Amino acid sequence: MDKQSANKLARELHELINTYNYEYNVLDKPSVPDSEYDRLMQELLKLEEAFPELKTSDSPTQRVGGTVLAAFQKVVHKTPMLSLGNAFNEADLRDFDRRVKQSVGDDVQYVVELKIDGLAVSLRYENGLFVQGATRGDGTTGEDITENLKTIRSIPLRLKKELSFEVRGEAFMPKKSFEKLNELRLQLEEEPFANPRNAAAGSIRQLDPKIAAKRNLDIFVYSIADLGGTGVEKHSEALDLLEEVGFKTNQERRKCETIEEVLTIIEDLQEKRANLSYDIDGIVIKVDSLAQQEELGFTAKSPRWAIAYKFPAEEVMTKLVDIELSVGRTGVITPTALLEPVRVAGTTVQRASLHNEDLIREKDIKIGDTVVVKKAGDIIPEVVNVLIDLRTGEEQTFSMPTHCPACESELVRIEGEVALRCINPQCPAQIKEGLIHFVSRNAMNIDGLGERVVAQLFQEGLIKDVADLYRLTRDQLLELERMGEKSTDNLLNAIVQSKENSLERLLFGLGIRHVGAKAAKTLAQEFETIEILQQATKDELIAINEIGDKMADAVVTYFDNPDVQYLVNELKSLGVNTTYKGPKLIRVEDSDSYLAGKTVVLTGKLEQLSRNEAKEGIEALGGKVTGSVSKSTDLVVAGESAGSKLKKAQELNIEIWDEARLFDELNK
DNA sequence: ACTCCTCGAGGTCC
DNA sequence: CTCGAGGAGT
Repeated sequence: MDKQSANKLARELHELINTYNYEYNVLDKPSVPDSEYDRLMQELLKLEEAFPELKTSDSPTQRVGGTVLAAFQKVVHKTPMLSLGNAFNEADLRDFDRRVKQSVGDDVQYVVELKIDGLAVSLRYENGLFVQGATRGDGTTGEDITENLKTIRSIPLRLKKELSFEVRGEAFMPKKSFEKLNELRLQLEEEPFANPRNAAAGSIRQLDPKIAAKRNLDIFVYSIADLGGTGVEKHSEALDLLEEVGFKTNQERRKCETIEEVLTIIEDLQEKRANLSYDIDGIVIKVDSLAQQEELGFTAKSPRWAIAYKFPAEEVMTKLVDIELSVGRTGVITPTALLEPVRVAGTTVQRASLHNEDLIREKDIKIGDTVVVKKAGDIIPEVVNVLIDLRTGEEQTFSMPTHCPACESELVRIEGEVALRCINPQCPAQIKEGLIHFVSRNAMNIDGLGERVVAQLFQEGLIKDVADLYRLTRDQLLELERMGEKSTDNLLNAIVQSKENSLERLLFGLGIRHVGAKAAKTLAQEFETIEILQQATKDELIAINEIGDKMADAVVTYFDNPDVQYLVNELKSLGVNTTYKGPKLIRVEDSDSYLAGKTVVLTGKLEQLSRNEAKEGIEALGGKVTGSVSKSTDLVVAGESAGSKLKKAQELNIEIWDEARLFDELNK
């Protein structure tokens, strides 16, 4: 066969296979028997073997799973993948409806969809070709799982239109596949998966796509992240378009005119739940009009134009066997219920935090009680209440100890606080937890130094404070259990690397009260070196945005402690970096822009810039962007068809720019 | 009053 | 990863 005819044959095979594949996996209506599909696939494989240049990225043969990866690459999402706010009852949904109408008026349509219980993924297409797929990750950055996603048959490798966009969907494992997989795993004497979601999560994070290919995952695509030039004006139209170009969308979706209608539909769908071939964990309600969506905008973590109605969590009875106490790194004593293991919502539960003494009293929990347990958000175990009628009289009242279970010093309950605390700074439990915190991912991020190893090092007396970490020798580590040459060298390397961390990681790692990752960053940006921060007075600290009285006190007290001063010096002499290395804080006085220190409001539709770009640009020049016009607003940037905000700005006599003027200022 | 942040927690997977 | 309690900030 010559090249030309091979090429032609390959294209014909692509088309046939893709059609059959689409019919089978997306439409669920196969028109040919499986054997015919397999035959064509074999033919194509042979052909590609003979002419390797025919193995293009959109060839159906690419779905069997390609190269094994060493690790997943990070992918930064162009538009962040946010999670949705939750509604647990009718009242929450009515509140949502009220908020929406308050903002955009009474003329609102909703789209109601199933909330599939799987993993959110993002799929990028360029000119109709599937180029990259990623997990949600933390919403901003996910992992590149393109190869694994290609093995999902209902993801089109090539669209019916040459679109370039990013779509979002939920990858999941159908109930049937899940059952089959677990049967197989039992036969192979492997541990079965706890539930379809975990099985799907495990499969999608397989480094070897061949394993993922065997897991029979599926996907429902539910939105377009960047509409680009698609010309779509409604969420429902976006879904139709997705369907039109070859995606699998969920058919259980309805448009609603009123919240009453939404409520009825939710009831209907709830009844259908058991009969579905996949798990759902709720129902999503979205405002249909994209213009209204934009008007509603976002809160810090979720869109204001959508909400997830969560089904009531499954509740199960079990026995509370005992209450365990733990000492946290801040000295807080936390009681935890030890339960007789029970299955709840697909997993086994045997512990549940009881948070504090007040909660134990309030729920009247006694040791030996029969209790009702659920998983909040289907994830976190929680004791709901006690079944008092089932008491035998043998139950024992629990009271919090007066002394620390770890160091025996007297516990205190600070006025106005709920928590019981151990205030002994030498308390070994606190020190150990502090060390674990120091090496953790968001702090100094020392790879290979997990909780277990830290505990061991602490136990052996090899580390007494965080500075000791930097004094560890190779020989010391080699003597530990389960530490070979390789892991020892990796660990030493990680420890050395951590010396280079920017100041905010160190500050966070030190564990100053009330100073978490966010405040640590603010402090690091503001003061730039630990020396300057150590000298800072309470007033200087309070002057900083987002640092208040309590935090200022905590910082001053912390650095006043001679032990801390000694520790900081030790760290410095061991070569640990104590300066801020991140992007420079834009000081109002350092920016010569007109926008420096100005409070700016954006309104109307911007053409050249996205809202985010405009915001970032203004902030980079030392300005602040807020949402609504008030007398503290300095400047309003009005785009196309600006409405009430522009009017208000005119009334208040506030300076108004058009987009072009802003654009010039940003590009100066 | 409201929203954001800190802190602690449990279970499962790689 | 996700949740919930409670504290802190505005």
